[in-house]
Amino acid sequence: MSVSSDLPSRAELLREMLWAGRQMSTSTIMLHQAVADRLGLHPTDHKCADLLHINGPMTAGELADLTGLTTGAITGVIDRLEAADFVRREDDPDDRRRVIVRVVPKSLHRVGRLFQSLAAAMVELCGHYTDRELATILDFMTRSREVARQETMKLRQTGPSRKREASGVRRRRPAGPRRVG
Amino acid sequence: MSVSSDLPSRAELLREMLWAGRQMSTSTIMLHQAVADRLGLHPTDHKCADLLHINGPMTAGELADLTGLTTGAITGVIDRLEAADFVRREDDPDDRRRVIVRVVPKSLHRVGRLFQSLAAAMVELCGHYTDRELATILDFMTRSREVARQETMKLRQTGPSRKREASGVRRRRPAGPRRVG
DNA sequence: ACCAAATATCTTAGTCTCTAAGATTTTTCT
DNA sequence: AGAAAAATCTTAGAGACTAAGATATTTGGT
Repeated sequence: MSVSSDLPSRAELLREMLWAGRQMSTSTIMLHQAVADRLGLHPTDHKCADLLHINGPMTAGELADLTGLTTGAITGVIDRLEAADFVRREDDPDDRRRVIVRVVPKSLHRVGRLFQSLAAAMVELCGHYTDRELATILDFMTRSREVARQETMKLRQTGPSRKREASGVRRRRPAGPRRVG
Repeated sequence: MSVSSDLPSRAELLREMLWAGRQMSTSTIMLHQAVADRLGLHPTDHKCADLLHINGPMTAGELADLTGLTTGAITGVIDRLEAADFVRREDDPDDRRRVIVRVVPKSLHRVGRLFQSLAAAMVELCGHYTDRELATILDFMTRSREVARQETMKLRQTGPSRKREASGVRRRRPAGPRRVG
């Protein structure tokens, strides 16, 4: 590739990439919030539902770790999501203290409808690219996601205001499930 | 390109794109929250600061429209951001009712430091691609952002729980600035 | 020029979420 | 078996957000 004037230099390209990434991330945040509003969910609840959708069923504690919320907050989140019939609590057969949270399959349709227009627009957008180009973009997205995840963990590790100790160390003493047995 | 077995079909590619987009958007949300925590900001405040950084200075009302928050909430957001020295309120010389919110340039360094590691990781990631590929990816990101913005507006228009009337129609009567004159 | 309506922001009361800490049940370890 | 650890729930208090009202300024009609 050229090294001089009319085409953007590599450095210029990298700068643009960073800026575009920042812009896109902000737009993503806004979209996420708009979806949450439409679903009648608090952004936090929507975020949790999303995590459950992407990562599959998990315990309340795992959800707390993933989100950085306290277990108390998570109890509330699950209560609200369950009331709205987005998720269900299930008993863990291996550990009666645990609660497994699972997305209600039917609720995916409700969410999916909202994303139909978005999905259509994205498919239309993809139409502008060749298979090869899409493969490259896909690769980039996958790797970017991994970068984002690692940076998130880094920020949490050293951060001053993390809400829950680094998994395994508790400040004092947590406490009890709701089931009677 | 192949049409049969070993390489992913176009349809498969599109499905993967949608899924990757969803995954990335969720990771983005998590990252954004982690950054906000590190800055000691509420996610909403961080979002607003981000919008101001990306779109430049704007009035409190414009910020309310962009975020979908009420003007009352925005007052609080600006108060907190101003107290943390991230933004400053300025008088609009053309309309004494208005308040222009501007990012404090110095605060960008504070935020920038947090993003250094991320930026480095992204630059490293970009190293895997040719200029041509990066240009394609950049193009895709730019267009995706536009799609996201339009979908966000669509969702807001028809949504049941929008918090502020569609700019120009108010339920009753808002009210007064803090300046004395 | 004047007055009413519209506009921009701020303020307040009440609702709801989140954290911190404690409570309760179950599991693990010695 | 008994003590410590772990998972979730509960509660009290802090704080963000909405709805509605308050106040200052601008706009538009007459």
